[in-house]
Amino acid sequence: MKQIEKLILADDHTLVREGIKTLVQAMPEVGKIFETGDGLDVVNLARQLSPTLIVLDITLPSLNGLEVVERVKQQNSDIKILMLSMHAGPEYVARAWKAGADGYLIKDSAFEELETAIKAVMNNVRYLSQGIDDEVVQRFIKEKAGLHNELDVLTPRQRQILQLIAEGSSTKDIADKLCVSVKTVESHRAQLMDRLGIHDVPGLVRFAIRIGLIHNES
Amino acid sequence: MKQIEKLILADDHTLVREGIKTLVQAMPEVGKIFETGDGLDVVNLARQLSPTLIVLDITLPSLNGLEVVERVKQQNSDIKILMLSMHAGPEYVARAWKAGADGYLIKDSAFEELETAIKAVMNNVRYLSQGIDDEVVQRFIKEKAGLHNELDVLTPRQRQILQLIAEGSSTKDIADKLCVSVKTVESHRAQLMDRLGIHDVPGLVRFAIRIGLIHNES
DNA sequence: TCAAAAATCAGGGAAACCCTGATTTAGTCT
DNA sequence: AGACTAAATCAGGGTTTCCCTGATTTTTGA
Repeated sequence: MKQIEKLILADDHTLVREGIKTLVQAMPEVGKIFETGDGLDVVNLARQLSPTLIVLDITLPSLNGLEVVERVKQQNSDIKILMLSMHAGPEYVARAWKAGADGYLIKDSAFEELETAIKAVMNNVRYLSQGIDDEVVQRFIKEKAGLHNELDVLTPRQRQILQLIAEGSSTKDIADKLCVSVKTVESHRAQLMDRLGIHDVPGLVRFAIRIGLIHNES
Repeated sequence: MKQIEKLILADDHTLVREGIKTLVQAMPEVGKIFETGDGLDVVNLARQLSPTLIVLDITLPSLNGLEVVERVKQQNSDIKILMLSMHAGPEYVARAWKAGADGYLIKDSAFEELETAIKAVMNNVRYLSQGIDDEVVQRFIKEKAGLHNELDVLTPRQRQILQLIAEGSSTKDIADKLCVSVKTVESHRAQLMDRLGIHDVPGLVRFAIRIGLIHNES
């Protein structure tokens, strides 16, 4: 495989970063490793060093990982970028994809997968972490092209029903409220779950809170 | 230093866990390392192995790290426990302290600090991560000694089942995981819903997020 | 205008939900 | 020690939701 002369490793948790560093160091292809826990630093380092590959956590201080990707790729699109994230949801994957990432790996993965992902990315093959439904993501990307709200994958009706579910309404309540049959509501629910790649009600609630569809005072 | 014959390493993200594992392996005092990403597994492993030390992430599926500490310490208080967390807030530290943890380390720390923390804990010295104001924590513990957490209306079992529900486990999944009948789980759910005055699953999820039983950050 | 997407609905089996119970164990109070 | 209380376990049985595979009508976009 192509040699990775310079690699930037970015993760805001030092301990986690050092851990992954030792894992990566075990790969013979990898040369120098530069590390940081700050988003802006990554952009600056990338400009100065022109690294071969960047392994990048999504959650970063100063500048979000997704924005880091955009800037780095704009400066030098030859730099390969492998995203690292805790989240497997299509909304995150799609955003990373759209920002220009070459690979997306969830932190649940094993070291072997990290190795595989790096090799894939270095060979110009986009890598998607195991356990992520590619079709859902693709549809997400397609429908969302140019849009900023993750809710835009849903139809207005689906959005409305998602909100009612998350607010605690039962299927029957929703049916009554919208003056449609229970079956219709069930159909919408199944449909929107599919599109979001979330297949349980608690997951829907967490999603709705995360994107601000419903509120959760604390 | 005393030899650490058996060490259990618990973190829900495999990649992070493997990374920290290689770091810990570099310490000559450390012998066998067992790892898992599930809270209940830690409790079971601890009972069967009687490890010298457990390095434990707070955020764990199935059973919260804090409750893991309580159970493990109850079974065998000789087992040292070093908590690992992303949060430096006194509320987290105080809860860990109260649960019986021997050390508290934030993931921002460097490897040297992990080493220092492990050594301190093994010498019966409580270790607190750098950057945490011990006085604030002490005052927190003192003032909130009664810790009128809203969770206190629930029994441990109910708390655990609430967490599993909020994480998205179905009733059957929970029953299997806890080795009880579906009916028992239903009974607990009804009971805890009654006590919280929340009568739908979405409401439980919102509650769990609000009080920090589960996490939902982006 | 024509095809795709959205919105509506059905049947049927499995699972979850919700009520009213019961039993066993463990801790508390007097 | 006996009585009381809380916790954890489970059952029966009726209602509702869940999930699958469908279908029809309306709307919309190219």
